[in-house]
Amino acid sequence: MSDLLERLRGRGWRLTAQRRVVAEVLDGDHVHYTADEVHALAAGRLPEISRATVYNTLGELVSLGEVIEVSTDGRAKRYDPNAHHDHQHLVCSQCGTIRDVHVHGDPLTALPEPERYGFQVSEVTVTYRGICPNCSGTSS
Amino acid sequence: MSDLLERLRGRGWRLTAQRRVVAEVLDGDHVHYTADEVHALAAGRLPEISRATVYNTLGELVSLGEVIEVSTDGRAKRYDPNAHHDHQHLVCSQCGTIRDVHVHGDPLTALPEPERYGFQVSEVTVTYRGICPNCSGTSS
DNA sequence: TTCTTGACTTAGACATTGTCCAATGTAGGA
DNA sequence: TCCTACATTGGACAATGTCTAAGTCAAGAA
Repeated sequence: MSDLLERLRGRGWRLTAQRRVVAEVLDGDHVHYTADEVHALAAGRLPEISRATVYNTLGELVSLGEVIEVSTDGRAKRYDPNAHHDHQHLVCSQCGTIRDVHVHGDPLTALPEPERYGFQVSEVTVTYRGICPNCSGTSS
Repeated sequence: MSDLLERLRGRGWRLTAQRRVVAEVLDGDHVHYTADEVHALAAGRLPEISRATVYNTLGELVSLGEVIEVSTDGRAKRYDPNAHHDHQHLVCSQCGTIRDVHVHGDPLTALPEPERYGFQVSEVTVTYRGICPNCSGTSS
């Protein structure tokens, strides 16, 4: 993740202990933490870090395009550091587990011109839902 | 909308003034109100209706499959009565306007088998984002 | 029609998630 | 090392949604 920190510093990002810890927490391939989870994990390494700072830092990472904001359930947003590989999400309707998935083709092309109503369409998010193997096995 | 009310009564839904008003507010083709908006509009006709009842009723309509819950922005959920026609959403990133749109093909088929990781995938939501004609004209 | 009863509604407390602000601290350049 | 603009903090506040206990009422029964 020092890649990320280097890149950010190059963009004039001031590097503080708090920001470093947040970036470290978000290091990983299939990470989808809520802000609260990030705060708890960050506080494990830097106990005095405040919620406001975590929210600020996450917001900046999103603006900088280093992290994607995902809201799959209308509850807390989740933060996905896998921003440099185009992907979609597969969510378990029962336990909420999230997986990154890759689809055939570009979903943008599936929206016909007349269905764009003059919008400059620039982005598309696709969320698949279903029951994960874990939940379908242990039928509650 | 008496269609809807009839259908619901047929399913043993107890019909009250409050539920009737909520259903009436949701009548329409391109309606995407938040719970609060539904409450405000319903209160216009039935001033003493409570927030809790609106939330309860919306939740029931969703369970019954008569209304779809849409969360496009991580803020308040919106309620879309257009549940019997498969469609997706096109959202203005600036003003938040929502349009119902129809895509080519079934987005479910774009997810290859090996990318399903054993999930029983049953649902997919696609959200397009861009700038609407209104917002791109009046560049702020 | 009137009665009865279980389901519905209400008000407001509470929970969760996120935002804002004034005071304080500090990274990094000079 | 010193400065200063930017970052952090804690706590109040805001927005959205959930829960509960007590009162109310729709709809079937008689």
